[in-house]
Amino acid sequence: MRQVRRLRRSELPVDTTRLAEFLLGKTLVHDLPDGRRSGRIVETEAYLPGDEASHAFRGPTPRTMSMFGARGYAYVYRSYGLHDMVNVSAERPGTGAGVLLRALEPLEGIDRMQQARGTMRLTDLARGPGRLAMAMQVGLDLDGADLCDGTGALWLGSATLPVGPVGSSARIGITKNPKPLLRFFEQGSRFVSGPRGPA
DNA sequence: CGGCTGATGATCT
DNA sequence: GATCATCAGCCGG
Repeated sequence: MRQVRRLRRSELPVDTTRLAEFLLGKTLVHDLPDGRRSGRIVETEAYLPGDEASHAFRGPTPRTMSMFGARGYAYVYRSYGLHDMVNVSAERPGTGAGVLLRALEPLEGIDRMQQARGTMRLTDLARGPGRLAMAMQVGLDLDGADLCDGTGALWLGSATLPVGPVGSSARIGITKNPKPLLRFFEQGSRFVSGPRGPA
C-alpha cells in the first residue's frame, strides 16, 4: 500500500463544489488506540453557501458552528436519531458550507470496520454516510475537529490511486433544492451508494 | 432485485 | 411537536 501523506489546509480548494470533487480518490484516516482505519473517498456531496438544503442555511447555531470556520474541519451531526454523518467544512471563515462524505472504499483496519459494522461484506462497510461514520468510528465527539492540524487522530490523506472518471447526480435524500448536480462519485465503483453511472 | 416502513434523538420552531 | 443530508429488515416478484 502506497504511503499516505497528510493533506494541508492550503491544498484544499476553497470552493465547495471543487472541494467535493477534489476529495474523490483522497483518503480519510482515523488513528485509534487499536489501530488505523482508512478508506478511499469515492462519493461526496456539496452543500453550498446559501443552499436551502444545507444545515448552515439559517445561519450559525451550536450544531452547525463547525461549518462556519475555515475549511478542513469536521462537521459531524446525527441524523434520524441513529446515524452520524461526517462532513468537511468548506469556503472561508464566516461562510457556512461543507462536503458530506458519503462512501469509502475500505483500505486499512478492515477487520475493525467489520467488527464495528456487524457485517463481513466489504462493499457494505462504508457505503452510505451513516455506515461510513460507524465503520470509521467517527462520532459527535469529533465535531469541530481540525482535519489539517498535522497531528489530529482524524485526518485527510493523499490519494493511494488516482480517482477514475467522475460522475455527478442530484443529491440523495433531500427535499429542498433537489435539482443541482452536487453529488460526485467515482464511476463504476462498487463502494458507491445509489446511482454510480455517468451523470 | 426493488419498494416500503419503523426506529430513534438532536435540533430548532 | 415537526423535521430529518438514513439504514436494516421484511415483503413481493
